[in-house]
Amino acid sequence: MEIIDINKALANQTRLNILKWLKDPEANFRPHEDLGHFNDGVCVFHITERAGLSQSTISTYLIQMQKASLIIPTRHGKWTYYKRNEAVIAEYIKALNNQL
Amino acid sequence: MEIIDINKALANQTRLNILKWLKDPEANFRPHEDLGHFNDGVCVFHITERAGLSQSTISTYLIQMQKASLIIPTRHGKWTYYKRNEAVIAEYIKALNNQL
DNA sequence: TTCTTATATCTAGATTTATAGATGTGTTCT
DNA sequence: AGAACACATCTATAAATCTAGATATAAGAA
Repeated sequence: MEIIDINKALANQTRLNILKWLKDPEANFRPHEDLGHFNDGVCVFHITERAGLSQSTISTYLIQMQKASLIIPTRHGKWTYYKRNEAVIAEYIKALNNQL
Repeated sequence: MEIIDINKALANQTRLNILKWLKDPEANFRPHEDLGHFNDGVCVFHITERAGLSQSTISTYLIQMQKASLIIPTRHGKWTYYKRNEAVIAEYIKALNNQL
């Protein structure tokens, strides 16, 4: 876990929002039509829709967040779902508690 | 307290180090010749020395961290001392615990 | 007052980030 | 196979950040 990479990822309002939204998909996104659940997170299309930025920007953001280990992608056919990496997020907060 | 501003301030290894160093000035800096204590933190010169970057860069960093409310400056004659703003740092960690 | 010292601010070039349009890749549908 | 779809990647531009040298400011020293 690279604290600096995580801090960079969270130094942007949209990316911070995405991480928060993914905490409660039911409250923040409309249901997935094909899948009917959020077990693997939320698909890029819905996140793009919610954030109000272009598809390429959101895709870039999500990949950056994934490289920082904050989220985990799962491919289902033509959709990619992203969910929170709770273990790393907890580790990150713990590290801040100890080191900061 | 602006979380994004704090995250930006902490998205740089040197600035993160400075905040950590200020947690234990005795361990991380040589004594202040004139003052003999670290009650108001550490002077810019010593921080510059420790960080190994230019004076103007460190001054800029410190002011950025101060604008994010992470540190507090105190002027004593021609020296400026910076100390941690423990209240804001605690508030920040608490906010991450609750919101992240 | 002049010189030195500590820090802040200004200026500038190199690098990184923000953001979107265009294009590529893999998947599904017909 | 061909069209449509979801997403990733490429390209490009504007804005922000990194960093240092030069300069300004303010305080102490001579």
